[in-house]
Amino acid sequence: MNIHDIARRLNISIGTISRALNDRAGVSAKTRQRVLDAAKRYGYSPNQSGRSLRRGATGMIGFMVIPNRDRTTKGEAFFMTIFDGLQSVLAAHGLDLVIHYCGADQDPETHVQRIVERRMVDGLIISQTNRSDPRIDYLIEKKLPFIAFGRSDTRRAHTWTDLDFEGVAEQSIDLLYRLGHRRIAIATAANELNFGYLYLEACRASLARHGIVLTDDLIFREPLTEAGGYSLGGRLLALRDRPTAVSLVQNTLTLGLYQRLSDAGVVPGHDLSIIGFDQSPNGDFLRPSLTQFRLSLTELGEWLGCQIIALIEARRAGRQIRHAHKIWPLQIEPGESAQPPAR
Amino acid sequence: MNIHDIARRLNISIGTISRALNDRAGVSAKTRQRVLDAAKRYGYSPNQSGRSLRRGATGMIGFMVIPNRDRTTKGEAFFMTIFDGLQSVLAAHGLDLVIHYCGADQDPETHVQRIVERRMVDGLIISQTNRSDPRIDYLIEKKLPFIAFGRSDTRRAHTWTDLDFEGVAEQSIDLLYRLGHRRIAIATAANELNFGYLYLEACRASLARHGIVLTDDLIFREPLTEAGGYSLGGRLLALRDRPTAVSLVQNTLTLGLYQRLSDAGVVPGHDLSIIGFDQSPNGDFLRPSLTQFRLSLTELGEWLGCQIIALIEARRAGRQIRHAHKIWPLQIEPGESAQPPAR
DNA sequence: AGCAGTCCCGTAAACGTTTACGAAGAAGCG
DNA sequence: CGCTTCTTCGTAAACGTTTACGGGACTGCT
Repeated sequence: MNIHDIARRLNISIGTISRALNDRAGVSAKTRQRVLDAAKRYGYSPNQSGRSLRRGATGMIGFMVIPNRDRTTKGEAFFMTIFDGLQSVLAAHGLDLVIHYCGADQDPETHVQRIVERRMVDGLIISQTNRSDPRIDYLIEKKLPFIAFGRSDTRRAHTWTDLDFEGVAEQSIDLLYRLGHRRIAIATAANELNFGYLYLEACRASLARHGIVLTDDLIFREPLTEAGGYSLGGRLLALRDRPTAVSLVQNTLTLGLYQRLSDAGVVPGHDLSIIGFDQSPNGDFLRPSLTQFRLSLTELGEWLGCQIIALIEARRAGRQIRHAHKIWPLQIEPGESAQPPAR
Repeated sequence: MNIHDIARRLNISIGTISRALNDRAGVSAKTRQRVLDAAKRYGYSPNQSGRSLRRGATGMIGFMVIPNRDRTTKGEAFFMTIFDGLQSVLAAHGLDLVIHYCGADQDPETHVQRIVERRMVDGLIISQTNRSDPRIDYLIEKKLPFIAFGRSDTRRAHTWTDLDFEGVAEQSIDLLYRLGHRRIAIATAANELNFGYLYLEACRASLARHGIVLTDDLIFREPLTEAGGYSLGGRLLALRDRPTAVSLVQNTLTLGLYQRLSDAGVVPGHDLSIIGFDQSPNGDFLRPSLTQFRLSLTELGEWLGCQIIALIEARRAGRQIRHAHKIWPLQIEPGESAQPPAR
């Protein structure tokens, strides 16, 4: 069932059919209605390949997700909530959201190349940026409208957004310092991941402002999983000069960390203060409750949607594009896990 | 840069270019190499829309994900691990995996209609099936190769796979009975979700085999989230004739449940036995450790990939298709949360 | 009546592929 | 050398749309 079939059935030309279905001028209200009725009756809807070919646009926006080595990209609620915000904006513009899952054995760069070369999407959002991320240069080169969710060290102009890792680091360190902590451990991500680097360096800077030098023995990098948190706990406990507090770059670590401490009879907030990062359901259901940060991910998703649409519109109109950069502030939510040090 | 540009540059016809790139017969090794070199040099790769239009196939396989009301579809590791297995099989066949995220405000059925009507995928996998799921009838009607991940009450032939909810229910109940429990609560999912129904009825049957009648006051339906688990804990504690054990349909409930019990000074395994369901990272990091089930999700993903490819091949070859049905057994992993009842 | 302007609508040319068909040349054979 | 067979390649017709263009039928005006 294609446009010709409908045209034949209605004794109307295919041009008119197309105009009617696409809300274009030059077709009377009566025939438009006839076309719409017929389309519904015969279950016709335009073939996307034909339409894409002619229009030079697929109507799809990609979101590329990379699992880390440990298969847990982040708390699932994290991306899901972003998708919700993004999806609603895109749908309002007749665009579809498709998520490109980059297999664990696949190279992210070749994966993005494949997406671009096959012209599968009109716009792309990449996440989990590395400190040096060739995907960004590639996408700039190929002139595909895209947004990087996460910063990188490239100097070339592009749209990006990111969480305020520096702000979180500063608030965390300041709070811990105010509470009286002087020996503070930092649990961050692999250095090649941009946010791990940012977080660590911001912590270092904040500590320095208080006259504290962050030594390497207080820097921990574990897989961002429950198991990583468990291992982190063990390593913290094993230190001969044990820190009185630890600041986490991601909440996936918390559950394992709590349990490792519990195994050793160490109470969070009492014997060791803990500050988490992004809110996750976990934080609300740990005892003692976790001091962490809150953020509107739906809003972030909506922002992504608006920006990618703006980029595409600008491209089509041939306008010069203004690349937006937005950093999302996070608000601290005090819990019981951050207390003055014991003694 | 399209096929004509390459043809002009090489002084070769477009037909030959196409044949060379698609590994078809009728082109000499020398010219094939020239074409491949040129394609690489000029960064050419065939336009997917044109190719899809001509071939009548998009080369993409869809996986439809529905968030539940609470935005947490399942443990994220759950789907991610499935995607890994699925993706690797598809990639080996030159197919792409795209995930269709159905927004929280979108109706799953209209979403699937949109996917089908726009001919966006050659095959589709739907998950989170309802007991009565119109998507299945629709997909059968539209003759799109698809697999339902989850059973439903339709009697029409189609390929599906599911976890062995009955087996898990039986093993759980049997274990609890053997341990001495007689008053056992069941935490299941909304009845419209097929697995919630299956699990509940299998528990009921297993209990009946031991001469126990499952009464309504011991059936709990909470949102499958940490918050739901917390609420479940409260409701269990409030019962005047408190059960000695509870069996959970999904592990997302565990964290909240543990904390609610902890708040009340109730110890899992001692005052209340708990059996979880699918393994999740959580289970390994709860104290007391959770008795739960294990399953190879990568394998499940690979199975999905092989089956959907088989369906598509059969369709193309015009062969009659044999619809596979596979139920995945889960192996119990004893933890400390299931013990003989106190007294 | 003649003419300009408006409103609908049909025609046909793209968009970038793949592939059936046929032709040209080479190779093999008597 | 003539014939057949095989290999290699070019030509052109699809695939299903969208849209620029032009033409007919009206309307309104002089």
